[in-house]
Amino acid sequence: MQTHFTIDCVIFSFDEGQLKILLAERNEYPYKEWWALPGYFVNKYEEMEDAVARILFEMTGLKDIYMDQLAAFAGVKRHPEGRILTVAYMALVQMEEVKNKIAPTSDYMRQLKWFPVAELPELAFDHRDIINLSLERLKKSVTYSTAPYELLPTKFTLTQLQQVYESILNKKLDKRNFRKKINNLGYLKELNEYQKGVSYRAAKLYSFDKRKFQKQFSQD
Amino acid sequence: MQTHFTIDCVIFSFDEGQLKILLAERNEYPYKEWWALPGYFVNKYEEMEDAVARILFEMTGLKDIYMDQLAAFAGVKRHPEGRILTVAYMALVQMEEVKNKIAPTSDYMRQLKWFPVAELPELAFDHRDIINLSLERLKKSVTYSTAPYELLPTKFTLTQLQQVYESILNKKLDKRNFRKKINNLGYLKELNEYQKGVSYRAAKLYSFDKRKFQKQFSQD
DNA sequence: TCAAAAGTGTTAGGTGTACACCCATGT
DNA sequence: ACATGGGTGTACACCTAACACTTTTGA
Repeated sequence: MQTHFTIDCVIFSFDEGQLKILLAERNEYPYKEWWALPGYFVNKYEEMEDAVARILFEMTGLKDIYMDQLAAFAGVKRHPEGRILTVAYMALVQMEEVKNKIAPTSDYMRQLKWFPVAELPELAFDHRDIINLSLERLKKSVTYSTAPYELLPTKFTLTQLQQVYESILNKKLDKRNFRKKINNLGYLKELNEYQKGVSYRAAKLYSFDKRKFQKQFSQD
Repeated sequence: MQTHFTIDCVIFSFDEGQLKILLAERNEYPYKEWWALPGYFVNKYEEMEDAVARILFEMTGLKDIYMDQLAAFAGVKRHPEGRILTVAYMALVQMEEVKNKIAPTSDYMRQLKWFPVAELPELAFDHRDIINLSLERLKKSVTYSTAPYELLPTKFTLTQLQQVYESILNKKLDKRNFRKKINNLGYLKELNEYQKGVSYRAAKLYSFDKRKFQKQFSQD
């Protein structure tokens, strides 16, 4: 038996203290003018990961993006025209790098827009389920993956990092406890640089040492 | 674009103190006479989960089995005849219930056999990758899923439970620490029954209270 | 001088880990 | 009586969670 085969991407970013997801307004039936996850058919001789990278590049202008397979969704009734199997991925991008690079339109979508996760519109197909799963996955992985640092610029403040944690975990964290924990991680580098352009005391900047991170997690 | 679409199952059980996987010897090309994960094509109007349940029933004679989607594998080169997308599932069964129910043969497989995870033969396709992923997943979920109890009979000793943990985590655990932790779980019920037919002091039997378990994990 | 966010320690309770011996049972 | 696994406690290190004030800076 054969099935149509697409990939869909939950593209996360962090901006204005909020976790956001990039959605596309469809320009095709079914669900014309509905918001949906960016995604498209996989080409015959194309690897899934390459299809995801291709679509991410079309959407954001970025290459070498962090991506992770979520699950396959293949409900017989998820598409009115019959089964279309989709493999969902989540991707994490830095908002600074993406801004003004978002591809505006194409024949099959009218516009792309970032939505805070708390303010998502109604979505086409089962895309809401896919997003819910991705949020779960992100939560579980926040402490033992590079996810927070994929969402942040290379130099960031501890407050920004805390906001990323808070927006992913969807709860407030205690500042002192957070900083104590962060200090014990061993893979953050305290820089001798400070925030600029703020009208209050400038915060120290930190960077993420991916090599040290991987060393720690390769022992288990 | 369309693709062939199958499901494959990593079926785990626990027996003789070891974690085991059910494998099928193929009777078809490619990989004829190789060991492979049980799996087959999904029918046109069949939900994936139903296909998994169907195949599990054919293989083990059991219904209502614990199953969990692992991931989609869709490499262009994974099958010599072109892309066949497979969605891998893991399933957990109790060996006692399965014994003597295993379907012996069919036109596409010669035999089914349980292999300890430490003694797996060379496998067809990318099935070794699928198993490796399932082992990882099982490890991660052992403390916060019902997995250990799916593998055990309804009444079990703490030593059996510890062996399940050890075989999943692939390391020895300290008996006293393990029992202390288990005592704090809150969803195990100490029965007033004891092991029978052993030539040494009989161990107390315990059972798993699924309702209490779910209550605990629904608060997060 | 004010507004805004940066930065900083201590305590108490709970959890993880290391470690060795006696007990009950069937043969 | 012996072989086999069942069952038990303590001490230390570490992590978690609760909690409030002073400092720095730019406007």
